[in-house]
Parts: sequence; C-alpha cells; structure tokens
Amino acid sequence: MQLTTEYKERLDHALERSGQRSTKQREHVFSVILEKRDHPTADEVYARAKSEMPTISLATVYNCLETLSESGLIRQVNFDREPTRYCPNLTQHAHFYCRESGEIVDIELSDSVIDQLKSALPEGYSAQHVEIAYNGKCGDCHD
Amino acid sequence: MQLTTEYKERLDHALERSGQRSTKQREHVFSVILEKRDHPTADEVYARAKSEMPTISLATVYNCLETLSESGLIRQVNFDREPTRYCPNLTQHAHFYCRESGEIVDIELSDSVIDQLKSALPEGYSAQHVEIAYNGKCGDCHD
DNA sequence: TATTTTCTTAGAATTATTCTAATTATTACT
DNA sequence: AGTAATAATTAGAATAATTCTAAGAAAATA
Repeated sequence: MQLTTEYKERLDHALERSGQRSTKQREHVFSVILEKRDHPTADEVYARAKSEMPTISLATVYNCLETLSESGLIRQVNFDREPTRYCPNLTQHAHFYCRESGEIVDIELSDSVIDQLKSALPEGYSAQHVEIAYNGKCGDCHD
Repeated sequence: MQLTTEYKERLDHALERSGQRSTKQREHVFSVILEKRDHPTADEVYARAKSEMPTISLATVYNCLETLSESGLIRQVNFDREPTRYCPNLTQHAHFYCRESGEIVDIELSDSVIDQLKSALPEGYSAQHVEIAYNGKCGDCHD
C-alpha cells in the first residue's frame, strides 16, 4: 500500500527529528501498521509486510517497529507474558484484552481521568507514559 | 522464614477454594514474596527460595507463582519486554517503573479513579483487572 | 495400607527478542 | 556525478524467559 502524503510527511519529520533515515522498509512497516488498525505482533507485521516486500527480514521489522516507537509514530502495547503488540492510535487511550476471544480493543479515556492518574504520583516523580490495560470479557463474549 | 498464622490460613483457604493442595513449596514461595515487599522476578524468587530450600526447582517456583496468582494471593506485574514480576500488595494500586534506576514503586489510587476507569468501558464489557503502569523518573533520579 | 490424584523435579523445548557480521542503501563531500 | 562515510538491512546465531515433558514423590481418598 501507499502511504498518504500526510503520513509520509509525518514519518519523515519524525525520523528527521530523531536523526534517523527514511527508508523503504520503515515506510512500508509504517504503512502496514496504519492499514489495518488493529494491534499486531511483530510476527504479524512481518507476515503482512512480506506479502508486498518479500525480501524484508524479521530483524528489520523489529528494528523498524522500534524506530517508529521511539519516534512516537506508534505505541507498544503489552499484556501479561504475551508478545508485544503495536498500535497506531496515538490518542490517549487504554487497551482492553478479552481473555475469551483474545481481541484487543481501544478504550478512549477522558482527559480528566488521565489528569487524576498523573496527579496520583508522589512529589518529584514524573511519568512519560501511563499504560492502562484492562483484562476481562468483551461484549461479544458475554453470557 | 515462617509464615504467620494469619498468612498461613489465608494461603490454605485460598488454595482450598481453588481446589489445590497446600505444599511446602507453595508455602515457602509465598513466604519469600511476603518477606521482602518488593517486586521480584521469578529468578529472584528462585534465588531467595533456594537459600532456605536448596532442592526447590525453578519450574516449581514458576508453578507456585502461577498458583498463587490464580488464587489471588499475589499479583503479576508486567513492564515492556521485561520479565514478569510478582507483588504481594493486594490493595488497589498502580506501578511506577523508573527507567533510570529500574526501581518499581507502588502508587496508591483512590477508589474514585478506579471507578472512573471501570465506567469508561463500553456496554457489555466487564474487567477482572485493570493494570496501570507508569513509566518515567522517580524522585531520586530527578535533576 | 493401597490407590488415585496432584505436585515437584531436571532438563529439554519453545518463543519472543536481540545480537553479530557481512552486505547494501543513503547521505555528505568533493 | 563519483566517492567516502555513515547508517540500515539481512540471515542466522544467540539469548532469556517461560513452558513442556516424563518420571518420581507427596498428599488425599478409599
């Protein structure tokens, strides 16, 4: 797939800001993540990326995902002992993991909750990230 | 170390409730977790457990930690691509991970914030756990 | 006490991720 | 444009955390 001009610019600027080069692979991995807005693992990204770029390697996919995360273009999402997942949604949100279906759903959060969470920190502490992970049963999996 | 009567009873009841046996190893692993109230990895628990029970195996430590977690006696704590840690604090709290010192600190949260988080879920969703992980710099590591 | 069930153990296996060293692509410099 | 310097990609090996396996030990049940 092609990156829209908007995302292409966003990618280039973000990479430039962090002193890194824009490459075909980084661009392609970014487009793969944006295309299907779910929460794929590195392996899944690799599989999707390979179908259009057969020579890309798993190591490169890991490198690209790392670079994109560092540049703030995507987020990493972690659940108990599961492989890391990657998320293109940069808005302030939490993740819900359904233990029945394995589905991961974004949960939007109000600014107020986030502010309260940040203000729960002791004096002198500062947080870059707050990761919020729900674990339970989603609507489809309920009795 | 010896488990106090209170904790011994709590352990036995919790195991019974989930149809599991009370064994020397489970008791010992529980006591090790309670003794030093930090957030050890399975390896660290193994090291501590071995000093008093030299024959215990790493697999058993993993099994015991799993059993204790399932029984609700301890909690698992996860941070990005780090080994799972175990926490004896059962009160509603979040975890702060300092990326400088690696220190993990419990952050107490008000019921109100927790309630707001739970009510952010869509209709039909229900959460067993909400894990909240801060990532930043702690008081000691600040400029 | 005998029998069944559940735990523990040691070590092998698995899985996600990172590392290494060689090759290739991109940028910077003439 | 051509060359040197730098950074990224590649394949495969290495690592680290965790899980699995099969045999033996302990606990519960009959």
